[in-house]
Parts: sequence; structure tokens; C-alpha cells
Amino acid sequence: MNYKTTIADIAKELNTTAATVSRALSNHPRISAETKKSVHLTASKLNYKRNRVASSLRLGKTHLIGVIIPSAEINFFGSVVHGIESIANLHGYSVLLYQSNELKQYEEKGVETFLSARVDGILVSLAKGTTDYDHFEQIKKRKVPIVFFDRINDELGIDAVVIDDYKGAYMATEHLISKGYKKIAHIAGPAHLKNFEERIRGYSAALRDHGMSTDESFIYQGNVSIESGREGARQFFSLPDPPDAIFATEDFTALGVLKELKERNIKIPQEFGIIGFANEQFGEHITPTLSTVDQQTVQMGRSALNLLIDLIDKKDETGRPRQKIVLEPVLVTRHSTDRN
Amino acid sequence: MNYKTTIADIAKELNTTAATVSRALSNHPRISAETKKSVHLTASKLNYKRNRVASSLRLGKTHLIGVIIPSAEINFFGSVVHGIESIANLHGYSVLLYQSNELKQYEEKGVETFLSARVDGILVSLAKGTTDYDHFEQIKKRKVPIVFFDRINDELGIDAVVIDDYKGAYMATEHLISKGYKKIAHIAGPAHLKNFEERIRGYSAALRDHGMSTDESFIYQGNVSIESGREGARQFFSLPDPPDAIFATEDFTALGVLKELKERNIKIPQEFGIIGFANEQFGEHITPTLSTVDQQTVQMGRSALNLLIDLIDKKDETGRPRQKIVLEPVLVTRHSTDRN
DNA sequence: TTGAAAGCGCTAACAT
DNA sequence: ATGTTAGCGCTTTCAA
Repeated sequence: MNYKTTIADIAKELNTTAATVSRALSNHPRISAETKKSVHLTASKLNYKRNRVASSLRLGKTHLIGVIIPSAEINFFGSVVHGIESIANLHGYSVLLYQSNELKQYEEKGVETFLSARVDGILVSLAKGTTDYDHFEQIKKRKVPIVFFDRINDELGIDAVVIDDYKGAYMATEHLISKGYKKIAHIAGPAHLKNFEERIRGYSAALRDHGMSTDESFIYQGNVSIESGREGARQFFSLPDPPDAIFATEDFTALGVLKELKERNIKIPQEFGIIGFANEQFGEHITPTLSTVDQQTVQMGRSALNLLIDLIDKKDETGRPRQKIVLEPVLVTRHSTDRN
Repeated sequence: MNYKTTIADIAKELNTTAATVSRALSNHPRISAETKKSVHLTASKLNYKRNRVASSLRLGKTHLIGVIIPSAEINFFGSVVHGIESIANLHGYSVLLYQSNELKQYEEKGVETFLSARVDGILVSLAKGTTDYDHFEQIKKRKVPIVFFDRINDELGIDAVVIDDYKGAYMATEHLISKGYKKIAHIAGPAHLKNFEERIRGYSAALRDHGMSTDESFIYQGNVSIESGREGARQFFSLPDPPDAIFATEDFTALGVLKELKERNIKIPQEFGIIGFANEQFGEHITPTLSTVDQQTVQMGRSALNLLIDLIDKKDETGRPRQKIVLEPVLVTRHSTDRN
């Protein structure tokens, strides 16, 4: 009885019409203060809650933002979602969450669901398994505002927010150089992912800019895991002239390196320096604490949502150039590189 | 033009009516196979996507589940949400996410939003700052299905999913006993939170059941942080007869203890044993690796959602007794307790 | 300042 | 097997 209260019920109670009630509730300027007061009063008396579904249908606006991430279990994305959601609320939007589990198939289902739900905008971080992009063409065709974050594709002309992987890698490598390490190797991530490619570029550029040679044998192709860190380290130590420092493409890889070095009783940071990328939580708790590059996750979420809202608010503007926001990474120096 | 395709457009194209199209699309038994085929064909030709908003309004069902968590940045909740979302999709539900940031005020806003959005059900893990529960009474009054998880309240008669904190604590303590530690202390969490209270109970019971005395001075009141772990440890070592093991109420507290012990050059696990609770990611990467109790996070999410769906499907059943699912914790033994 | 009426897109009861 | 009609609850144009 008090769940399904509608504006009609309020109107009846007050001997007026639904139109007036609707206007009063949305604070229409040409409704008398008196009416407004009595409407609000009976509304709360009858326990009225605006039905957003009906409102959305009428207005063609749902105040819903769809967010597709690979997995909520991954720290990084939890953090970004935190940033997204906090700003979304500020603007009166609610967040619909969908996990791709790194599979294109689920990513497509997410897009379907969101389109069907008539979300006002979509935020996506691409699944590893996504190699073609028809589902995003769909979104563009329907003119639903969309923004990529972190795992992006530059070919689709879709707005995006990323951190500067190139620069982060450059900073990390330069940090090792500044600490006096002379032979710096790199353990990379899957080559087809842009982020890791950029990090290789940053690494190489830093070496070059400091007059250090880049050697193919000093780049190991890993796959973002503790094990590939270990394996990379092993590989490097089998070289006739092994490195004295490693820039790992992300923290778990760095952790693998660290474990391998410990087993070999190599002293960190005196004999060997190691720096990661991502600023995972464990980094500040292991021994030695791990130097790394922070990815500004929460800020990334905020920026992505702000960009999306811009898009939503000025949907008409055609010919608007693509926007790409590149966030500054932040170097986090800890013990694993702290020699003097 | 092809965004706003409706069933009416399809109907016109085929010289039939919206009703037929609607039925064909939802695979109604009394529609000819032929019609269905042509409808589906034109639907995809016109790029039709069912408008869920309209459908929801008509059916009084949104296929939306609202989830309120303290923060998506906290690992634990990311993991639970992962479990929730995966099952939700299986059942055709989408997940609306809301963060309370541990504040009652936002929790209330979340409830408001969800009620207004007419979600089919609500999942909540209570904010630390929540001490009165009017907003949940609201939900009950409106008969919107709701399930609590992890941070629950037993007084409201609301269904819930938790892990057995008592048992987990009992297992942890007993594990220390089985390893031969004789003087086992405990660092607790905020007393007003049920979970921590239960863990104290489990700890005490295990000691009692093994004929060991429980001493008030062996329980330190912490606040779930690295610092309170350190402080607790310091306190214990200032005792005339300090403990030889600590069960910490969660992993960060345990980490603090560990750091303090290391600084004092106390050998773990030989001289001192330490076990935590939560199975945080860092635990398996620190030195020594941390024994702990796993909280079955993903499973918790799954169970909560399954329970909620039961509730949604049989909403009519009044007088149904409250359900409370208690998940089994899992002991994770690692080096920090591994002496023989 | 308020009322009457139409319509957002879909579905279902009731025809035929 | 398909058409007709009404209505979910809200907002807004048009009229008064």
C-alpha cells in the first residue's frame, strides 16, 4: 500500500492533478510555494519515492553509467571504480558494473546489456582477449557517449584516459641510472598490449638519452606474473655479462625477480637494483620494499568519468576532436633501489 | 535513425503490429516460426535493441540488483563484488554499485537511489559508521528483498551471509597451539563490530578447550591497522611474562606485529608465532609468509546473490524464517607459524 | 498558477 | 496465430 505510491495518489489526496504534483516535486518555478509545501508533505506522508523507470522512459535519460572492467578482483580496477563511482554520485549518476573476465565475448554481452538498459554513457577498459572491435562500432553508430580507460585502442577514435606509460617507464629507468646502476635490463609484458609496448619504448629512450646502449638480450618477454619475473631473472643471469638492475613492467614481475635474487643471495639494493610498475599494495610490505611507479588509479577513474559527462552534456557537437587525457605517473622510491 | 528503432518500426516494416513483434521477440509459443524469423531478421536489419526501461516499467521488474559496499578500493569487497556480479549475469541481472565510504549518510543515499531505481533486490555490507538502521526498515516496509553480507546486523531480521568468524578464530588459535606455542595473545578490532567480537570469542574458546588460561592482559584492543599491530606487540613485550605467539584479528594488524618483531630481532616462527585473518594478497609475498584465515570472499558474493534471488523469486512467502548462511573459513598455513 | 491530454516503448488481457 | 486496446508512472505542451 505505501510502496506503490504514485504522483496520482498524492494528487488525489490533495484534490489536484498529477501534473501539478510532478511540477511541485521538481521545483517548477510557476508553482506556488504553498502547493509545493503541501505536496512534499503528503509525499513523505505517503512514503512516496519517485519512480525513476517511468521518469527515464519519459525523458529518454536514465542517469545510468555502464562500466566494463576485466575483473573487480583486480586491485587496480577496484581502485579506478572507486574513483568513477564517487564522481558519478556527485553528478547524480549511478554506476552499472560489468566484468569481462578478460574475454571479448563477455565484453560484447556487457555492451549489449548497457545498450539495452539505455545507459547515458559507457566506460570501458578493454579485455586482454579483445582483438576486434565491432561491438564498439555499434556504440559509436548509436552515438552513445563512450570513454576508454587504461586498456585502450587508439584506432577507433574513442576518447580515452591513460597514464603515460612511456614516461613512467622512462622515469623508472632513469631512477635506476641516477642510482648508479650501469647495466639495466627489462622484463616486458605481452607485446600486443599497447601499455607494455610503451613501457619498452620509455625504457629504451631513457637508456639512449643517457648514452647507455640497449641490447636485445637485456629485454625479456614476460607475461605479467611472478613466474615470468623469476624466469626473466634466471635468463639474465645466464648471460656472460649479466645486468645489475632490472626495470620490471609491473610489480608482480618485479616480485618474481626479487624472489629469485634472494634465493641467489644477491644483495638488494647494493649489488642489484629492482623497480616495478603499478604500485601494488604488497610493494610497501615486502623486504626490501619495492620501488615502483604509481598509476594514479583513483584519478584515472575520476578523469574518465568527467570526460564522459562532458560527452553526455554536449552530445550534439559533431566534429569535436577526439580527447585523450594522459595522466602523469608518479615515481615511488623505496628500498629496492635505495643505494647511494 | 537506427538508434531509436522500436517494435512499432519493425511492425510497420512487416505490415503487422507491435504486439506480434513483441511476442515474436520474446519467443511466444503461439507465434509462427515464419513470423519469428522475419521479425528477428528485420530487427537486426534495423539494428533494434529492446528498450529495457519501457519493459521494466510495464513489467514492474528492472532486473537490477543494488549493491552497497564500504569501498571498491578495499580488496575484500572487490572480490565479493566479483562473486556477486558473475552470478548476477548468469541470472540476467545487472549490478548497480554504490559505495558508502563507511558513512551512514552515504549508505542512506544509496538506499534512496536504489529504491528510486526500483531495483529488484539489494545487497549490503554495513558501513562502520552505521549505528541506527531506519533506512533498512524502509526497505523492509516496502518489501524489497535485501540480504546483508559480511558486515551484518542480526537484530533486523534481515537475511545474511557471513563467514564463521568464531570458528576461523578458533582454528587460527588452535593452529598456534598445535604448533606448540604456549602463551598466545590476541590483538582485537573495534569492539562494536560483531565480526571482531566473534573472533575474540573463538580465540578464548580455543584456549579454554585446550586447558590454557585466558588472561585479560593478553588481549589488546587494536583498530585494524599496521600501527595497532605494532603497538599491541610493544604492549605485550612490556609485560613481565610476554606471549610467544599472537593471533591478530586481521592481516594488517599481523603485519604490524611482524614488523615490530623483526626490529626486535625475534625469530619467526622459532621463537614467536604469528597468524592473521583475511588472507590479504600481501601475506604470501612478505618474509616470512603469513599464516592466516581465508574468508571465502568470492563464495560469499555468490551465496549472497543466490540468497537474494531466492528472495526475489518467492517474494510472496510470508512468515518465512530468516536465513543466515555461515560460510566455513579456511585455514591457510604458511611460514610465520611453521615450526616443528 | 494549475489542469487536460498525450506519449515515452513495451506487454498482456481480451478479442477474433 | 495475430490484432486491438489499455496502461505501467512520469513529464510536458497546450490551454485556461
